[in-house]
Amino acid sequence: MARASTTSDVFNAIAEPARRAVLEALRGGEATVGTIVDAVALTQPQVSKHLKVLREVRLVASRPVGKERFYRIDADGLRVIHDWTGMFAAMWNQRLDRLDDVLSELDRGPLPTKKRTKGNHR
Amino acid sequence: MARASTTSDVFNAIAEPARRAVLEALRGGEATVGTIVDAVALTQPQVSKHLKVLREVRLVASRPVGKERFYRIDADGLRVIHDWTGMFAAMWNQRLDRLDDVLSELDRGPLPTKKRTKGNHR
DNA sequence: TTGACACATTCTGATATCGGAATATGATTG
DNA sequence: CAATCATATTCCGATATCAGAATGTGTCAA
Repeated sequence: MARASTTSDVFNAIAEPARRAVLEALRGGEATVGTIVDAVALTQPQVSKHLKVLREVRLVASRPVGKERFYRIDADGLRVIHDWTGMFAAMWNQRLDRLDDVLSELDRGPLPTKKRTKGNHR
Repeated sequence: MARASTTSDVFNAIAEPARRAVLEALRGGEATVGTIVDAVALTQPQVSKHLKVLREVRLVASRPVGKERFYRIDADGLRVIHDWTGMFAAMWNQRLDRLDDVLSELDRGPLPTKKRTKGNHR
């Protein structure tokens, strides 16, 4: 077997830089394929293909208007990833907490120590 | 060209379900390769190979102890992804703000209705 | 209807990736 | 040193994936 199919897997869909670029191009709101092509530096077929993948994993949706096609982000899929990585948020806070401790001790000398709320730097 | 190398790309590293499983197995703290093998249902060579990828993108670090090797998460890379997906948080909040309001009210029981920040209706 | 435009799909070849099996490395113990 | 345990690496075949070029589809306008 090779790598799991990109279709139906949001994590794989996001793994491609070009697709992230497309999503970023859509941050401002709806956009036409042509507009996206201009925004990211890719050929039209490439963009269409990447849009197809993004469509299949439900990261974007489209709306036809005449001969154009407006794409927009459907952010729920991104939320899944955000939540998954969020599981580890405690671990990157850990480091900052230790740094906080060091800083606290340095502080403790001359100045009245400011109270630090522990964790959740977000 | 085929897909961008999994090495040196955190997004690609995370795209593989097995590697996510390994990371999840490390959530509790340091773990030995053998322990990870037991936790996720994979062969030892598979786990070692996935750990190698994770090491190369700096998502894990290892510490040798005798003939064993303790792996731990280096969460900074995950933070990159968390932040990137966070760029789109506004787009899923749009939908959820209303739900948040409802839940808040339920928490608080039958109480004076909270004033709403002007609704983001779609 | 014909042509032009916007976009989608299909083909191709090159390459990366995966799982599995076998094997190699490196440390510990007898 | 030899055997063993824990882990890493290598080789293999199958397959997914990418970019690029060519072509297909559908809509509008003259």
